[in-house]
Amino acid sequence: MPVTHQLITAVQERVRLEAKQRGIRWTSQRQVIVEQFLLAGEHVTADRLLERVREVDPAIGAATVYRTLHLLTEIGVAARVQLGNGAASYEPVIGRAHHDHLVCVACGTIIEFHDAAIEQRQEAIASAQGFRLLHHRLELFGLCARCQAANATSV
Amino acid sequence: MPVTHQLITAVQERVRLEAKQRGIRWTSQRQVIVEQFLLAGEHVTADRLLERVREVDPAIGAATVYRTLHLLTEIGVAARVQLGNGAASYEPVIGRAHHDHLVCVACGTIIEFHDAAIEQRQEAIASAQGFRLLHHRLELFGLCARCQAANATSV
DNA sequence: TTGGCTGCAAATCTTTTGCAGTTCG
DNA sequence: CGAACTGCAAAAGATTTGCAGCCAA
Repeated sequence: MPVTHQLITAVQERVRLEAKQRGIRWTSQRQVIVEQFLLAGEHVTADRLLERVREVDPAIGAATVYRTLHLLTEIGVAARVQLGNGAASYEPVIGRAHHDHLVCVACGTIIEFHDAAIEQRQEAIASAQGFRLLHHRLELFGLCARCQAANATSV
Repeated sequence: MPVTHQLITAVQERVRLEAKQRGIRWTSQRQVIVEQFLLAGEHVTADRLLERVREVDPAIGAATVYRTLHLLTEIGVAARVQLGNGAASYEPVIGRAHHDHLVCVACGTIIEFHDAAIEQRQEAIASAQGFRLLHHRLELFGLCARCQAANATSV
């Protein structure tokens, strides 16, 4: 599911408007960061995004990338996900349905999925406890078919 | 579900045996750390555990707590969970069924739950992708009843 | 003009690691 | 005795923050 140029333009416009409403400024750095963030694919770390951003404008600093990612997260355009124990990843929320992750612990492959039945149970569990559910995080860890095979051979 | 003294003794014995099998030594520091870990309740950060441990033996260092937590995790007595964005928490796995977390984003209350239907769907999703499921992480974030009420009043 | 933004560097925070001395087995 | 362990302090990795200058509105 590649992100189209048209979609990027639309999202940038949305972010810009949202920003204006909040008295937040639109700078050339943010333009670049948002663009590269949307182009980067499913999951980017702040570090990886900084690399991409610097290919366009080498003067942009890490702090600005972090600050912009926070901004995008607040606005609801990005979501922070903690896969593994290292740096957090960010993913675009725009134009994409909510999904969870199935991660291969051996090769790192990430498959996204969505399951209505699970979502439904989650709502049920939350309301049974009197909670209003805001969001959730579900990650499944295992071995993909390829790594199972590789492991069976080598061990 | 408070942890009984008897259970603690049993777990420590198990850890000690497991350690012996691997040529890992049993030291007075580990004795204290495991004991305090089991007494600490559902979720402890390394930092909080260090505090508790130092009430018993002030000479114990942070590195030793981290190293022991890794050890317990490897042996399968502890599990590391990342709730929120700060320090990771550890929880005892012994004598306790697997569970997931329902977290109030306002007051931090954590409710544990287990749902067979969700677990079943997870297995189904994994095998549909050819994965062998090893473990998972599910966290629901929302507002508890109390905080919903408080919020409604104040806003 | 001016308050928000930027880059840089320093500061935080959490966790890991190198090392010299200590201790379990 | 020797390998594994310990505390300390320094290192490392990720993210945040203070500050002086910059710039969008």
